[in-house]
Amino acid sequence: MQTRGMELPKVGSIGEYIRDQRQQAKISLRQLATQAGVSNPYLSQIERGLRKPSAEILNQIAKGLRISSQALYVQAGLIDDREPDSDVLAAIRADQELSERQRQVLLDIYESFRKENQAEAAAEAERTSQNAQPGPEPSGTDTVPPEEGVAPSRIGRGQSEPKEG
Amino acid sequence: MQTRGMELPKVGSIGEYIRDQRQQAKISLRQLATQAGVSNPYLSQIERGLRKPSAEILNQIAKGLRISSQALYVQAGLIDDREPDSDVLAAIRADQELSERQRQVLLDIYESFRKENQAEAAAEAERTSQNAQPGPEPSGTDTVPPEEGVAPSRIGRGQSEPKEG
DNA sequence: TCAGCCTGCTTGCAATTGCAAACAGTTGAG
DNA sequence: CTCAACTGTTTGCAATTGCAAGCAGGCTGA
Repeated sequence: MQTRGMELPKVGSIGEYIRDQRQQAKISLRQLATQAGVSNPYLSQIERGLRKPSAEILNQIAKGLRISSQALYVQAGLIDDREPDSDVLAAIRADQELSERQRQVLLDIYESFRKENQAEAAAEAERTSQNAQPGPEPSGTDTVPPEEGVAPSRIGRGQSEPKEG
Repeated sequence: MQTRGMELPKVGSIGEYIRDQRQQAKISLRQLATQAGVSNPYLSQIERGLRKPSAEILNQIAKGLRISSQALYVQAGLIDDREPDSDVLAAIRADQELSERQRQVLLDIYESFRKENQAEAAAEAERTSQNAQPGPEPSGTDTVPPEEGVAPSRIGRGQSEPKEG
């Protein structure tokens, strides 16, 4: 997403956000309204929070502002500002051979794996700092066994779901 | 629309898509409406293309279906389904954040999903070839009423065709 | 000074959205 | 057979959305 490095205001103030962007672009409300193809009174109302525009109007406004519609959707709370950190996420979402439910199952499992790995990485970091003396063998043996216990149960759950799909 | 050469389902048939997802999940319209927190008549109208739901309603429906809201937004044409073309298998294998075991788990699940989908596609193809005559779907959905001949006339009279906007 | 143009806002209204109440058809148990 | 419980649809209506016409104030150049 293009808003990645940007400091986001509180979601919900889509009107303020639009006004900010417009003022940054140094165009009048009427100019934006014309460029966006919406009525200027309506745009005024939107900026002041009196009306709540549909996604399509947001899309038009985004075009007028020359920013991504997704940035406005995020501000309006229609989508989460979540982007794929990895190719796996992107690939799963893009795979046309999966149904939506299957896709979601895979995503959930993948995320839980990553959380698990991050927890382990944190635990390992702490253990490493505690064990200032050289002795990698104890930490190595502790890392392997807990993982085996966790993963099989995930398998079992993952495979019972797809039967519905 | 920038589809990057990707073969997308026809955008705009959000109602069909929702009905498909609902039927895949094997829940009734009323059950989904309850789970989604929308009225069942409205959901019925949405599925039949009589109404055009807002993004918020789509979000609610997605929750009821347990799929991502983004999938519905894509179908409704609110966002572009712009994802990389990378392969799921390759991505999983290349992901350094996964342990070997986790990697294998995901691969196994992914493969079983694909097998399942292929089996379904084959079964559907066979079923389609057996039912050469047009008529109510014999796919086990006995709940589909045969009074479709009545409803379309109502549509024509009640309101003009919803504009694509 | 003042007309013309700009700015953003007010107001009334048609169309649309989403709902509740009711309707109509189907199914399975008694 | 009846009937309760389920299914999806019809209908009328309140609230909301988006617009067009107009208002009010500010600025500029003749």
